[in-house]
Amino acid sequence: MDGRKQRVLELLVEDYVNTGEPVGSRTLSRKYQLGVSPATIRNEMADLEVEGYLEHPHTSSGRVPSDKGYRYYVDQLLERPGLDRSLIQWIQDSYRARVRELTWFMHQTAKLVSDITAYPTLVIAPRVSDARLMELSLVPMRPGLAVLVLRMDSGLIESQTIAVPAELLGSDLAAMAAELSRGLHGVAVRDLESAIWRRLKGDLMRHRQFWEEMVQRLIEVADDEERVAVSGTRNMLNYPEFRDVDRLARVLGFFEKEAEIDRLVSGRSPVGIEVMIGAELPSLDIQDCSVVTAAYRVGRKVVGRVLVLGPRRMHYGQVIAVLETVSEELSRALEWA
Amino acid sequence: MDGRKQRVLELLVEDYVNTGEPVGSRTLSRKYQLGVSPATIRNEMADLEVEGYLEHPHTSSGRVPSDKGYRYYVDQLLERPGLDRSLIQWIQDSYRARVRELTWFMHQTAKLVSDITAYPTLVIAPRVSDARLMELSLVPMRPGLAVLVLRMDSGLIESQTIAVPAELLGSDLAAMAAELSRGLHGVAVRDLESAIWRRLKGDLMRHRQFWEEMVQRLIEVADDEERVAVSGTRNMLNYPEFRDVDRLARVLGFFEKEAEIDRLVSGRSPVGIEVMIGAELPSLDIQDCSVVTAAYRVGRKVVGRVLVLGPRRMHYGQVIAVLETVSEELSRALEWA
DNA sequence: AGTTAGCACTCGTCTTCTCAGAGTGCTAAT
DNA sequence: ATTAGCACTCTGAGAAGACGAGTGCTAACT
Repeated sequence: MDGRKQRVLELLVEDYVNTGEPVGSRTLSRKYQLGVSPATIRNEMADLEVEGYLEHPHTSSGRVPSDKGYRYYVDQLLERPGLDRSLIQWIQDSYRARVRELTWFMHQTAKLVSDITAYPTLVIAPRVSDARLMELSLVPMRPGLAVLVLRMDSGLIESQTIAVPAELLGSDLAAMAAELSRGLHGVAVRDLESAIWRRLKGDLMRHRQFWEEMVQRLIEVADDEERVAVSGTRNMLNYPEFRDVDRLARVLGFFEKEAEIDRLVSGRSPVGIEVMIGAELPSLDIQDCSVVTAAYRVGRKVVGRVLVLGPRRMHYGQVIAVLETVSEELSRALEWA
Repeated sequence: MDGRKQRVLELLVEDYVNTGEPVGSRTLSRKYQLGVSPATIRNEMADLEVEGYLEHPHTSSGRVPSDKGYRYYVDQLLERPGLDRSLIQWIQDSYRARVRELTWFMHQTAKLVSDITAYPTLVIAPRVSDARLMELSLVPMRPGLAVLVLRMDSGLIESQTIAVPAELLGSDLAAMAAELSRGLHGVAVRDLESAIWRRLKGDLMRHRQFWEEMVQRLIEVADDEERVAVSGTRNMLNYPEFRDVDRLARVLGFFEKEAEIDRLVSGRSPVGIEVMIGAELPSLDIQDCSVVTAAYRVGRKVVGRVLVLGPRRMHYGQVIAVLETVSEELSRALEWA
């Protein structure tokens, strides 16, 4: 593709991203002083259409980028702007000096990204069941109640309240927890259930009902509950192409279908930023959207993803820049958590 | 108001709630076999309009209930249906035998109610700052990191990870926590900050930075973060009166304005169910909606509210019945938590 | 060979107009 | 007090037409 054609495609994508209106040859030549006449632009556009980069909503209207057009733009033409200093600062500040629970980080990140980009944002949690248990504690609260605290190899911590036999003293609990912790060290969370039953012997056996309760709690931890934090869905209303209520409903419905979301993130490249455009997306509900996703890590291991969803005419450059910074800062913050 | 007039109002409200279409005299008399002619109904309807119970979208269309009409219906005419046995069972099951964190209960409740009623539902969290501290523990995780667990007088438990001086051993932490716990027993959460500084003396003084960290964490707990759980906002799309995107945006915007939500719940009667209709609502964003709210308790004390929002033509009877059961079961579950 | 002016043509959008239908309010009869 | 009858009002759907943005093609120009 020669230079001028690229330039036409680039300007057309950018104009369409900004205005949402199909772009005509006259607009393009006048607005951006291309130095050639509309007729020339028209010829270029006709070529680009034949090659599949542009589309015609109907015979007599301007052109709109096709999926292939956006793809070419993102892969070849997009210049990645650096993020504004003050914005980077803001992102760093919103994580700094905070030692918090995982869910806090997820919600915080979703809110942060959707506030900055004005697109709906999802944050996918680490699959706890993949992690290995490092340590298990029982903190007595009052007779019959304790807090179960688990530390994983990824550094994440989960805590849950748990009912315990009322007759057990704090020291009993501590002893049980210590023994259990030794026994289960390094076991994958998803295998904890069977591992517990295997290790129950002698004295421990007595509190069978407690162990069932314990297993129940562990299963719930492994169940990966609350795996998605969503924020800014309302932003979808800002885009004229989603003023159609049915289309809107389809997209909003997507946010509530965990299975679809899973399908979307599974099989992504393990690191870095990835862009999916329109029909490239596996879910039918959002075929008229685009998604930019970034992985985040705990230590060296990728554990989850941040996911920005918008209309296909998304501000790819800005979103990519924000996600690069945010995923980096989030990974850093989690390392310290 | 005589019996027949009441009957007309009742049927009109119910028909409008079900169909969403303004109700004409003919429809009413034919559909419900009132035994009088449409003309008679017309007279009754004209009277009801003069008295302010009905409204006329325009000269030649059926009538629609006014706020006053709905109010009369809810206060005088509504018969409260018992909830279906199996539904009650379902509600109970979804709380049963679960010992969980407060936020879990909130999200669970919001989801449950919005699933059953098909209206958006908010659950307002207890104001933690009102509670008094009963007990404070520090659970060592690894060098430099611990989990801070607080138990309140309401029975609620909050836990947060916290950075600690790396040189402190587990036993040091336990001792500090024990001393602190004794000293702060019964102090209101909002006063914890000043109380801590007052009590710092002697040995404890050494780890000043740690105490600042600790105070920071406690402030965050008292900050009442994540005070609202929302679910089912998408249901608003089902109602034709909200197919208008601007109106929809206004309502969805409401869910993100904590201040507005606060204004709505503050000053509610401390117990029981309350219904607010249209212009009775303090927030302009939702003047074309109605809200039904129910208080829930921990022990004897009202700590939060469940809030169902819908179009003014809401199924008041069903929503009230569901909220009665849910708030009761939620209170019971929290007592055990 | 690439570029451009000119021009007929297409097609969606906006406006206006008409018309059917639902529902009312009033009057007079029961 | 109730009801039948009827003229009247207003909305919403649909048709017709004007408008305008934008195209594609041809022929002339550099």
